[in-house]
Parts: sequence; structure tokens; C-alpha cells
Amino acid sequence: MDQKNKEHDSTCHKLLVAAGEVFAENGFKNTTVRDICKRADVNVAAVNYHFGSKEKLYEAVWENSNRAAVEKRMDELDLARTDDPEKRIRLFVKTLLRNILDQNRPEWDFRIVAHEMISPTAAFDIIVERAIRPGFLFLKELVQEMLGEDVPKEKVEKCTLSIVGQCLYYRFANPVVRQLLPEQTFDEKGLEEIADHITEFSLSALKQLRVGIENEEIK
Amino acid sequence: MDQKNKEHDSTCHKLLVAAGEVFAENGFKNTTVRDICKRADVNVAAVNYHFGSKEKLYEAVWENSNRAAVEKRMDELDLARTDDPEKRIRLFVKTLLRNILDQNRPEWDFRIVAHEMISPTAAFDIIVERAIRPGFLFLKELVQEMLGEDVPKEKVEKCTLSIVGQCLYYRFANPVVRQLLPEQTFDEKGLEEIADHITEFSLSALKQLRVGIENEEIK
DNA sequence: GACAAATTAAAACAACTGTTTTAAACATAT
DNA sequence: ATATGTTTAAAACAGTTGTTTTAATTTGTC
Repeated sequence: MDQKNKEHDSTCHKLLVAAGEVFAENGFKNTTVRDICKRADVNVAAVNYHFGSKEKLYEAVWENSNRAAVEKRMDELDLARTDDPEKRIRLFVKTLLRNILDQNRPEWDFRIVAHEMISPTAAFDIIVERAIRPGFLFLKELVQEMLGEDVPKEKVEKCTLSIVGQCLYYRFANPVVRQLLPEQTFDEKGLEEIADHITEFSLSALKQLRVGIENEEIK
Repeated sequence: MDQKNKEHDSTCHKLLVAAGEVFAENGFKNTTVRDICKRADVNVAAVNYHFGSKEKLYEAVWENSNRAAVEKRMDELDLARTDDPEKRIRLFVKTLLRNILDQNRPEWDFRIVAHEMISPTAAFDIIVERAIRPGFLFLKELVQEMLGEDVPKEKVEKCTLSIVGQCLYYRFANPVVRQLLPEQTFDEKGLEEIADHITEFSLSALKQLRVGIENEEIK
């Protein structure tokens, strides 16, 4: 890899863009460097010249695309640090859904994640530590606030997964959702509906769980 | 394909078994017929002789494996038709989790589904209609009972997806869960824990939502 | 046992894979 | 303008892919 990565229309840059799209569509092994180079309008040899191998290009693609997106999302979440946990959970669900379902956003980096879930490559650890765990910890703190400090860690973590699980199902099983709920849209309005529902469902659960915990303490 | 499919140790049968395992491990395109034939201890030409092509073998594998598993699960659910909805939701969550996470069960058919989510093939529609929609409708009825008949269909459906979403996250994002919750096991005990949590979380939510709906009706 | 059909085995096929080689084109500095 | 190092282009490489061909073997039937 060389220095001129960021210049538009440079071979490097064109390769990164094209590779991201094609990897997302077909996964790593299913993608050919010829496909990538054709879309990038670049010679086949360019991949190995600039990146060394198909595998290193894959890593560069992820490295390049994901960092900015993740940082931006965490910034959005941090903005509301003063709000009460309930409002911040609502915000969390909304930004997460927007991140994974917004149709204007190129979805290819998330599809790479989906491929990694089935057959992890070397990129998997990076993905979890940089793109997933920070959000998980953020939400976990909020859930802890909602449930109280005396709730065991395992319970808090499972509740956290319950919330993100609801959200991510719409992404992982998107084709299924579309077939099961044909009237559900995924435009701005549809996204809002889904986010509102998941928030309401989850906050209801957390409040009810809190009641149960308090009753146990009294008893 | 021929008539002797079901005879054990027949080439056909050995191919179906081996193909199921390998397809699940690597997805369709990532799997080679030579891998399959090596595992089946069968000549390479056998795939095309008995099934016509790699693609038709793929379809046969799914067709063959899935029907029995789905029917068995629906039977398990039907057994408890007399119980109250709360108990039946608990049972639903447990059988679903057991189905998708039980380590004794070969997981390959579920991994095929995961591949279909990313890049659907012709098998996708069959999967949804036979393996997914029946369970969805079953749970949707129970949720309807919990929330009352006057709740709009869209709300009931979203609640239903919230429950299955929590469950399926443990499958779709399994490697992530293992990294995020390293202490969580997936043996019988661990499965029970997860099932209990999801049931408790979901029933809490449904009850609380019901309260909200009743308050609105009074007002 | 003999004959026909179904099945298996080995080898070859053409197409495609990631990568390398070779040479041409380009830029830049002297 | 010449020389230098960098980037691109075309062709070829070795290995793998799904599939087909050909021949050998097994199976079933009389």
C-alpha cells in the first residue's frame, strides 16, 4: 500500500471503493480480484501491486471504511450524555437502527460483518473490538442504570443483548422480515416505527423487571 | 436423483449427508464438490450423475434435511396447546433456542439459512414458508392473546419479531456473543439460562404494554 | 452364466482462480 | 533531454473449479 490512498481517482482509492462493494455482495472467498478490478476500471495486477494480496486488500477495505463510521456513531451517542437513561436508550436504538438499515447509507460494510459471522476471517476480532463492543458497553451502562446497581452483571448483559438482538434481527434476517411483514417499509418513517416499537418494548421490559427486583428485595 | 436415496450407505445418501455438512461450513459457492465427495468417500462424478449438478444437490440437501426438523418442532409446540399463553410462549422460546443452539444437533441447516439471508438463492422462499412462517404465526397468536384482541396487527407482529429477534441474535451473531459474554456457556444449562431470560424479558414487556393499552382505553 | 442396464472410477476438459512476470508508460529530478 | 524510480498494462503461470467423457465394474433379470 502506498501514500496516495486518499486521492480520488487514484488506483488505490478506486480499488478500495470497488472492493468494499464487491466483498459485501459476495463475501471474501466468493469475490474475485477480477470482479473488483473490472468495477474499479483498473488492471488485475493492481491489487497485488498496491496491496500485496487479495487478503490484505480485504483488511484494508475494512480498516478504511469502518473506523470513521463507528467514531461518528459513538459521537452521536455521546452528545446526549446528560439525558436520563431512558432517553438515551431511545437514542441508542435509533442510531443503531439507522446505522444498519438506512437505505441511503451504503450497507456493504455491514454485509461484510454478516459474512464474518458465518465464516470468520482474521478481521473478525478487529470488528468486534472496534465496531461492536463499544456500543455494547455504552448500552450496558444504561441498562445498569435502569435496573439498579444491585442487579447481577449477567442479567444486565443479557438484557443488553435482548435490546441489540431486536435491532439486529431486522438486519440479519432482513429478507425474512420483508416477506413476513410485507407492509413494513424501511424508509425514514418505517425506521422510526421500528425504533419506537423496540424502545417501547425494551423499556417496558426493563421497568417491569425493576419492579420484580424491588419486590424481591422487600420480601 | 434416483429411488435409492434413503438406503443407508448408498452413494446418494452418503452424498446428501456429506454435502449438508460441507455446505453448512462453507456456504454454497465456497464449497467444492471435491470436498463433498472426499467426505462422502465417493467419486467426484457421483454428484453430477446422481443429482445433475452441484446446485441441484444443494437444493436436495435442504429439501431432505429441513422438513423433518420443522415438523418435529411444530409437533412439540402443539403438544402444549391447552396451556395458557404465558406458558406456551415460554415453551416456544425454549424449543426455538434449543433448535438453533443445541450443540448436539448438527447446525449446518441453520448456517445455510444464514447464507440465504446474505445472498438468497431459489431456496429462500421455501425456507421462509416452511421453516419460518409457521413458527411466526404460532407465536403471533400467543402474543395476540397476551395483548388482547383490540391491539393493532402491526403492534402484535412487531412484538412477535422482538421475541424471535432476541433468540435468533444468539445464532446469527453467535461468534460475537461468545466474545462479548465469554462466561456464557451453550450447554443444556446455558441454554436454559438464555431461554429463561428471554422469556422473562419478553413477558415483562408484554405485560407492561398491556397495562399501557388498558390505561389508554380508560382515558 | 449371459446379457442389458445402472452405477462407479479415473482421466481429461474447459473455464476460472490469485498471483507473477515482463515490458511499456509515466512522472520527476538533474 | 536523459536517467531514475513509480505505476500501469498485457500476457502468462500454476492451481482449482464444475462438469464430461470414457471405460470398468456392479447389479438385476432371464
